[in-house]
Amino acid sequence: MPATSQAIQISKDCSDCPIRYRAVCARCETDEMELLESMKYYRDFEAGQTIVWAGDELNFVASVVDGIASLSQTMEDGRRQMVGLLLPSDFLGRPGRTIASYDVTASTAVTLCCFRRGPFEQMMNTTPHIAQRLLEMTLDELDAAREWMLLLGRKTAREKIASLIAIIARRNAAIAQHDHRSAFTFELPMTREAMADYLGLTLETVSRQVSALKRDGVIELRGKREVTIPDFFRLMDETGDDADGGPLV
Amino acid sequence: MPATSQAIQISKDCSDCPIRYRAVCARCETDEMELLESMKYYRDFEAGQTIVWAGDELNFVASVVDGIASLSQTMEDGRRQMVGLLLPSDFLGRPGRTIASYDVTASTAVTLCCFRRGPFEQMMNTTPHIAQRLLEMTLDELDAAREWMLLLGRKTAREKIASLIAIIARRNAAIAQHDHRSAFTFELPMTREAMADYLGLTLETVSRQVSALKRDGVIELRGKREVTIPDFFRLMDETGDDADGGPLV
DNA sequence: CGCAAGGTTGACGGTGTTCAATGTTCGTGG
DNA sequence: CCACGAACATTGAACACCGTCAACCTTGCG
Repeated sequence: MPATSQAIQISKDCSDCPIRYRAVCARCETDEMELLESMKYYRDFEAGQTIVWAGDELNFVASVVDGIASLSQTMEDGRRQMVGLLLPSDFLGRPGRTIASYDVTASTAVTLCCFRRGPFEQMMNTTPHIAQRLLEMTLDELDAAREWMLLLGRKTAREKIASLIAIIARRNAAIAQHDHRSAFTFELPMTREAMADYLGLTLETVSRQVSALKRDGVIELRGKREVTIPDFFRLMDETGDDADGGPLV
Repeated sequence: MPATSQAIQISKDCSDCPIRYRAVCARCETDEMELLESMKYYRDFEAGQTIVWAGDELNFVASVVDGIASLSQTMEDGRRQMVGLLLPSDFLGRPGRTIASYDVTASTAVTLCCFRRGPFEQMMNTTPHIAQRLLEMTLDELDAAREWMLLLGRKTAREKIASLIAIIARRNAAIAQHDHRSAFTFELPMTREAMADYLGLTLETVSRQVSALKRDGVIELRGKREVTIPDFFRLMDETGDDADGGPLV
């Protein structure tokens, strides 16, 4: 087991949980929630910390409560590809599998709501609500992965950057319930290198294309991380995606 | 609904079905199988035929019984990316979704075992065996998609071609139960263009790299489609993947 | 202050795309 | 039986995009 700084926090009440109605427990009834509540424990990770290495044993599954974690694969010669981004409410770990398939890294500070594998799998077999929700979430992840395949296989560097910024913007807007029309501002939750790993580019290309989008007025930058989008439709144009499917939905 | 040549075949017996223990029905008991058997119907498609277009209504779900179908996405300007390959026993359609997200095309002649959406979803709610198996299959697909993301984002054209040939070879070997050591031969089930769409390349690059692998003795060709692999380990070296995970497992 | 981590920018070259011509295979009809 | 055309595939030449290598900048922290 890797040495990770773990803090067992004060037990939080599930009914106050920010991901109560989006996580794997979304459909559970009161009695089921009580059982889950008795099983759960929290763990925190700092930005940059590795949560598990591919090939290591992973004896828990978890929901991301707060922060962003990434799944990535590494080739023998060091080439890296990020293959998933875990946002709040996303699920970490695969029922029935004890060995992690990917490196899991905390991009920002991360809080996980963990369940030991055995009890969780037992509960999955007895309460269909968890398995149902997990299937739904897995299907959504598969759709996201397939959209990402289009990006990796066919988009230009500029389109890739615009797509990533649009995705992060859309998620932030969904959370903040922003006015759709107005310019708005958010923080990029990852380094240039992480962006490169996600997009299948080098960090130099990422840096250049971010600068180019700034130069062309598609985005504005304050510091390295804070992005302002003056016109979301302009950004959407740059992604190469269909204009419809409306922004910020 | 698109005009597709469909043939209702003579009802086959599920107990003789070649995908009985791998498809979505794999875990079903005798009584459940009887119910499914009464619901199912077969449809055939010719090579090259479109099974559904993205955006069209899809009022059934299905298991691929025989042949190979592909899922792909198209951008406005015509760039295409294949995002999934459906092999025998794979599942087509998403429970709870009536609109197809991707173009589905028959790469070879394809036979589907179909179920109307309504009855199938109802059955999913009452018999956990189907939902369980579908979750497992979806998780496997997600793993496959993630491996494909590594290929699309980080592999060279030569490695991509070698990887694709290795995957097809491995599948054929799994079916044919070949001797692992000996050279063996199989048919590529797709055109150069389909390979290009799958690998995120142009068909010219595919053609060039196939020729290069042939010139270098990694593969042998008879005609355009028939491939012989004299040394599987040599091919694996060319994929860029870890040498372990053994060939033909 | 000085160092380390993260980021930007420039010059150059290689991999893969684009455009175009040619080759191969196979089914159809004269 | 062979000519013809369509679909699929190969090959070549020129070029563009992005990767590589390297220098330098910015920020924060001990």
